[in-house]
Amino acid sequence: MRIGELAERAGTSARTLRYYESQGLVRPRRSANGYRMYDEAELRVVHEIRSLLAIGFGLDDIRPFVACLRAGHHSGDVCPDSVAVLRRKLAEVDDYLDRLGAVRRRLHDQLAHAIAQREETCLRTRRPAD
Amino acid sequence: MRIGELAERAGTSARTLRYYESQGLVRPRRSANGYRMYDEAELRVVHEIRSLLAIGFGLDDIRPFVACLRAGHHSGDVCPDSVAVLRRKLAEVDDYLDRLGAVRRRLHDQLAHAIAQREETCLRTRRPAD
DNA sequence: CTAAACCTTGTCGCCGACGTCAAGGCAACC
DNA sequence: GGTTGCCTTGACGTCGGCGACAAGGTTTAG
Repeated sequence: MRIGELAERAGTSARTLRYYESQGLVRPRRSANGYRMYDEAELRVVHEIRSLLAIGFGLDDIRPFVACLRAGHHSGDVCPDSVAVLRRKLAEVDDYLDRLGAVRRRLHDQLAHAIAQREETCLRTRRPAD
Repeated sequence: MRIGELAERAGTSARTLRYYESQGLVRPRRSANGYRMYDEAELRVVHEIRSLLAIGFGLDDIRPFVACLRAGHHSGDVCPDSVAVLRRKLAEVDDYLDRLGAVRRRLHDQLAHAIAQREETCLRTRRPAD
């Protein structure tokens, strides 16, 4: 299939597919007139890329998964390099969850404090000489 | 004080302070020779900015807090606009925590699956005709 | 006098995953 | 043969919070 069809079937754009190619992630054949030609396997590769991008991976992190698929494995995550990336990403996510949790607590406290202050000000305003 | 001293006291750079000024967050007076002159109140403003940036706010989100401080409040978060931003950010963080938690579960499952697959492959390799 | 250490404005660079033209070639249909 | 719609490469724009550099003015110390 040509780039337009692949883009539509993968739910993305032709520009995006050319970008993936420039990053070495997708490798289409070329037809006689220079058009990029993709097979079904490339569709699966693009799906893998999109799926991993969606959960916060960068293209560099995704490279091992694509290589794993291209090596003939039915899943992109069974190869050692992919597993290593998964472990690292899990650790990163855990770390980020911790920090985001701390941010949440701080936001919550700050909000509670601000509202308490506003109520106090309101009381003083309503009874200035209480 | 001049920009260099403020930068050092606020733990940042002169470039950063000029950038905040270009975004309308800091407003120094100018001395006769054109140098930016800051007072203590501006140091507190910069501290507020840095503190909020550190927990993931953008400069646009921070603007109401600075305005609140500049309006004479002892804390930047007691004004209605600031409270509104705090509420919105808390909601955003909660949302992000949810999605990140989902990502974590997915990563965890994917990792468990990949390892299970590898062990299975390993067993088949050690006992090809079992 | 000069060097050092400040300051000024202006401009370009960075990161990452693309969007968005521009200018042209190729294919198919009426 | 003209129009439409696909495709090609190339290059610049986006977002945010600055870093880094250039080319110059100011002030202070020796």
